[in-house]
Amino acid sequence: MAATLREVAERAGVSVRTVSNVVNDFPQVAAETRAKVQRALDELGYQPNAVARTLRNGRSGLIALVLPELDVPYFAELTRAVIEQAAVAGYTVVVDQTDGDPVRERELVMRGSRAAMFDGLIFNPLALGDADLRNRPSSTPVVLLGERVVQGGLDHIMIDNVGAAELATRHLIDLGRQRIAAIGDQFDETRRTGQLRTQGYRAALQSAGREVIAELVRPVEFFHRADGAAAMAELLALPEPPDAVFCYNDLLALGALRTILSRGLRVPEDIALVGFDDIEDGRYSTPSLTTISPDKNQIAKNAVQLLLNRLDGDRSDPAEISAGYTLELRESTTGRPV
Amino acid sequence: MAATLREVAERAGVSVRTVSNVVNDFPQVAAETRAKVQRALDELGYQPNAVARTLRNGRSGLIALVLPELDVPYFAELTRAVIEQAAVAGYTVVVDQTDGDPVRERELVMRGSRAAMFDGLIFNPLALGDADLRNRPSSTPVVLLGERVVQGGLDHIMIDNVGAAELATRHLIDLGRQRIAAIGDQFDETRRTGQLRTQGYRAALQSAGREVIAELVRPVEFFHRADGAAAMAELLALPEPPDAVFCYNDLLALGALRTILSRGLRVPEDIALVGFDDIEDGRYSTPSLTTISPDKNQIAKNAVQLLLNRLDGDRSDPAEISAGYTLELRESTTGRPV
DNA sequence: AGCACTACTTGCAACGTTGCAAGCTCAGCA
DNA sequence: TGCTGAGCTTGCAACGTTGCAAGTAGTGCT
Repeated sequence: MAATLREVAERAGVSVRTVSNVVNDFPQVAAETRAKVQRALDELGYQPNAVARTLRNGRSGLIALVLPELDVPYFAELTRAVIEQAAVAGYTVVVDQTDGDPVRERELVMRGSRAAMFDGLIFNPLALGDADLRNRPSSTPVVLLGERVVQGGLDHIMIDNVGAAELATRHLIDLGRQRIAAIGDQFDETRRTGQLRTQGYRAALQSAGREVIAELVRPVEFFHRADGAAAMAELLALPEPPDAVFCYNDLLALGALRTILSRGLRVPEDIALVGFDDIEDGRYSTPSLTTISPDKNQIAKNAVQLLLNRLDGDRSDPAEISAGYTLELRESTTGRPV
Repeated sequence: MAATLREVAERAGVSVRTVSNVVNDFPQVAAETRAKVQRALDELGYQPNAVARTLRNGRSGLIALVLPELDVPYFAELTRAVIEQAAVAGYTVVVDQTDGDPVRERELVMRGSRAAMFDGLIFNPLALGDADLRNRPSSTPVVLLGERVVQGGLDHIMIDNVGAAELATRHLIDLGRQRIAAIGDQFDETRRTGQLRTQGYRAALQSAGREVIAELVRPVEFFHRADGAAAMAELLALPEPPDAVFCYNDLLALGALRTILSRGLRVPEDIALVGFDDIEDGRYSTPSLTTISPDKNQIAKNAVQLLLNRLDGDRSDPAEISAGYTLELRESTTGRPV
């Protein structure tokens, strides 16, 4: 097993170089020689050694997608889009999950040790920030996703969180809701998403002449269903519960929905809900979830394109791309179809 | 950037070998030399070249997890478990998505081209079967997951699909349901999961003295929410709709649930539902989903352990491990807590 | 017959790393 | 002074591949 060029060459009675020429389909090989070598290749079940090729050629054909959590549907769906885009260009994508652990992020992205097996990285950081990324010793090109980093000197794709959150909140205002809550605020400096969406939430309320009521803005540790369910329970325990909630992602909204329904309340009649991410779960929940839908395909396409440009030697200034989004109206705010 | 040992050696005025000794913390280096070299390392921002190391050492420290679909929550959750297990042993896991495409599966698993970058593979095949896998030319160890392959001559971890499906169906029988349907049957030879679960479904009905009604066993193309929703619509359109449905995975069940609720029917009062996989979505749906819960941690642990054994040179006969499962009772069959 | 040219094949070196064994320097001791 | 050995450093070779340039043989032309 794991025959090498040399072993094949010995068996076929030709030089290593000639075997390589056959393997790589070089035209300058006599038909007879080619047949002889091919037979030896088949007999030994030769498979080229990818590591040696990579060392020699400087290209592995592998791109790593480094994400916080794969079991968060948004990331799983984004992954699909990235894989499709990269396949078009002949690249294989492998995914790595960091859990936002700074140690793992650093190991994968900063130290060449593991990262250098890949031609490039698409990285959604949670722990690492501007400072870390600026003095990255490795020269493997990186494209950043998400809002964690503001000024990293690297290509960067994000969405306008403030604007999107404002749009979601304004939708609830337009529905005539009076006490609009928010679930997903975050204080930790490594979690900027929550802060930005709170900004948008406040902006929408203020520009509608509404007051921002502190107790209606609930912080969470993670953007998971359990956090949404817990935060919603707190909101329902208030003397004056909300009649609408903007959840900073769909998982929070699905958790909140579960809590609301389990109390016998109705959505949207008693409480309207808006989520963020447009994951598939939200289209099949009952009621289905009104949500901000980021253009995942655009994000993936841009990320892969920027990375490929860098691999082709593009030395231009880092790009900063803001991907599009729309508000998808569904039953959790519009009510069930009759 | 991307300084090499040689460049560091020149700068420090020592040999390449000495720099390597410093980098690898060999004891036999004079303190003064070490300091000098360290300075050069820092100044040049040296990072070891992982590809060259792998070529030299024959180990990359990377394991590939090759799965059909990452945006199927079961796989995403399994991935988390595998990553955790592998991390214990110092291995990094990268995930690759095949979509069950035979070309991609072959490229990743059969041809060494891409696979050989990894020390081992954990592979859940859809397209490749026994015949393909038996004459795999690559010598990278592989552990198989799932039911696609029966006799591949490779380590293999599965669950007892027939028994689990029987348990799920019997639960519905025990609830006194009269017309128990099944969603998820499959005919394609590459999709054995559906066939096995149908076997279990039939076995349960027969051992309870029930007839198997053909029109109540609905086939699907994929195990996705949309397929479940469509199949449920067909069932509801029957002259005598079912009063219980065993869905072959939770996504199908969630799709079916959506259809049922959208018709104004109640779960479980009108129709009881059982799923399979125990994904997080099913715990937060309303009603929450009774489901077969495969022991994902056991699957992951065994898979990683078997693979590591092979990497350590274990040459024993391929293992065939059946992972455990339980039936998780939730609201979709037991009703809401009052 | 001699030469040029085509058609094919080959050896060398290098990608960046590390195991091995040999090398050097110097202190300590007889 | 010469020898031993400890302490440290080094050169060589190899992992498996491919670019480069040079090599060989054979054909056709003059």
